[in-house]
Amino acid sequence: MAVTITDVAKRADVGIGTVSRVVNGGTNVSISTRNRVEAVMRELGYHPNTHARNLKRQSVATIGFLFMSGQRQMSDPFFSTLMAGLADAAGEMNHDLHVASCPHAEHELATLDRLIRGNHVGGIVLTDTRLEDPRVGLLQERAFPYVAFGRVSAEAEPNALPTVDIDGHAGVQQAMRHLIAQGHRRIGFITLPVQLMCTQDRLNGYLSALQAADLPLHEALVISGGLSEDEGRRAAEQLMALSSPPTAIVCCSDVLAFGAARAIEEHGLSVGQDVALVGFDDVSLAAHASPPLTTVRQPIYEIGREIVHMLVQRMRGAITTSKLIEPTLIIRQSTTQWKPMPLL
Amino acid sequence: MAVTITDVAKRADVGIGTVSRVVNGGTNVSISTRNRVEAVMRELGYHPNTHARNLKRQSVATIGFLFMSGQRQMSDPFFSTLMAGLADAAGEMNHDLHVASCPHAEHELATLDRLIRGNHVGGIVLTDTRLEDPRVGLLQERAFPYVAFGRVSAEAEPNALPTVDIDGHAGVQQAMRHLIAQGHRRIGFITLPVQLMCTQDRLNGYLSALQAADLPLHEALVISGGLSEDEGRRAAEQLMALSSPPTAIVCCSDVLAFGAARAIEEHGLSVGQDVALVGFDDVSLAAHASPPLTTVRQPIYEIGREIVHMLVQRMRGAITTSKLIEPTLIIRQSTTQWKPMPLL
DNA sequence: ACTAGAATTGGAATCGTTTCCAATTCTTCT
DNA sequence: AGAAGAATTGGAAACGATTCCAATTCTAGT
Repeated sequence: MAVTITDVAKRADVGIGTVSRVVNGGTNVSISTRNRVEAVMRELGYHPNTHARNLKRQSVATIGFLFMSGQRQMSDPFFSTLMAGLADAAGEMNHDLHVASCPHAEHELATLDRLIRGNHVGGIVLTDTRLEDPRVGLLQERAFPYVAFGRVSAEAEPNALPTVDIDGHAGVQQAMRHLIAQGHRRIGFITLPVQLMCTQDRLNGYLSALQAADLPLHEALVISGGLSEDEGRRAAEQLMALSSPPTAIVCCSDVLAFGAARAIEEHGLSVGQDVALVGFDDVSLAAHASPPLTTVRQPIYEIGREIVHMLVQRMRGAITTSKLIEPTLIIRQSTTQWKPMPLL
Repeated sequence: MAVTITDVAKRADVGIGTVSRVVNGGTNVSISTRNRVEAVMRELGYHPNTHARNLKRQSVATIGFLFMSGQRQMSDPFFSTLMAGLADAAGEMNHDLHVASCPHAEHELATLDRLIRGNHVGGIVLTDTRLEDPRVGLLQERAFPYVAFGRVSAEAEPNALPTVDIDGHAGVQQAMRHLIAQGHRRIGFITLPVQLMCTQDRLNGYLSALQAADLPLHEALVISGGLSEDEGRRAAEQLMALSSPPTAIVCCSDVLAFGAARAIEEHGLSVGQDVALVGFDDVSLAAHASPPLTTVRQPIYEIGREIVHMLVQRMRGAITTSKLIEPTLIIRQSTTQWKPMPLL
């Protein structure tokens, strides 16, 4: 049915080895032969059969992306943007992108194992790394190429680890400095799930910003949130219910911030004027919320691309160093219209 | 290195054919042999090599999802939800999900061709079908299994086409009836890009709702929008700038509605009280916007699952009938607090 | 003109399955 | 007990590429 390498060889009156050489870079083939073979390939519409190639080569140009459909709120715009970056870069590098979901966390290792053992993928992209992440453990142990978005528990030389990460510490610090400069003194903090690596990192940013400004840490102002709008809302409600609620809130994601905004308004207060609000991510909706949301921008699409570049290098056996990306604080109206309320 | 079928056969003291039979359903194998082979497989940790299998079988258990990274706003939450549905269902059916992006529309046919010819995938999922969609043309012509989310230009028996679609006509009608019941008479309509099939469908819903209520059609109230918040905002601005602006706006997506909300507020008006607003999709943020957005809910996750089920059937050679899903109007505050403004 | 070495070429062996046919073993019936 | 038929079983051939080695052709140096 389909055109095979033998068809091309016959038609061009050469051996199959020669065709193969032409297909794979054309080394050691005379220029005239190469031209003839290429013409025939075009004429016949030849495409090498991936499976035969993979079987022989014992390798795959496919990148696996482990996607927790249950875990992170599926509709977080963060994800599709990351995916777009991954998919585009993979395509450019002639690699396939294979998305594997695990609806339940307990399947994640089994899914990972299947991907690797069945030779489905030649490298893996991980996100939302956790403390003592078992996935990382498995990949390290098998010495399988992977790149994680988010740092992994540091052993050995942290620089040599295959990670791309945002400097969440610096990002939150920037946000805090901005708020403190506006006169805020009681600043709430809503985290992502505590077991995520990035939560720790961002929390540390919060703590060191307080310290740098000589502000006391009130434990009640730090609420451990989650991934969804609902959790942001619940967390902000908890903050607003305090006897002396914060005048500003920093959230570890935009989605949390959207939820928090809702809670603030339900308390009859105005986001921006009564309570300043900062998100993290800069998803496209942040600029279009009302008021537009001040947020710490991660260049998510570019990060996706960077991850793929790094992973492909690793799949080729190269050594790469970890990357730490500096986020940018995007200041919008949710933090620039604050009017300190008169004490009642 | 890896365990092969021969290793298993040797160890279990049977022929490779027998092992193969055990792996593929265990027909024509005595129960005792099957048990022995299965034990050995577990002991050795045997996983069949996908490439060898695909090569021999001349088929792939992989579903391709063609993803226009440039086209639809990448961060539309719609997408990740759909993907989650696709990925989960594919996993359950032991199929892989392969995401291929085409950053530019002109590459879409080439990408599609590569996927099919290179035997990367055994079936394809399409979204955002257009009038005279060239992708559909290619797939039909090659008789390649595919399922489209959204109807395709009808030829022959529309029922037999491989599509899953939302009844946008009915959805918009519901929204319109709801608005008209609230007393709205001038209702604006913001579309998705005009070449999309669903745009036509939803627009027809708008038109027939007007007709059913004996309301005149004002061309100026129908604005052709796009995919992003920005376009929603621009479209709504255009509506608000009319000499007699609408008192309610129906948008063809939630993302457009979020943009429109912004424009309404920038005009000094309040969403809900001054201008009623309706979206389409019910992305998770819709419930958490302020005010919460009335919207036509598509069960996106379930649709993703349904698409995969249908596609797998088609890949097995079965005939399927197209599915039309009824959307539900979710009424929230963006349409329930309207106070007709006194004429100035 | 001859030869050593380089450049080019052909094709057998191989990757790990599936599948089919022939061979063997087991049942069951007379 | 023997034969016919069914149920199991083994393994060669094939899928379509890559890769290596040996064979051939070319080049240049003497």
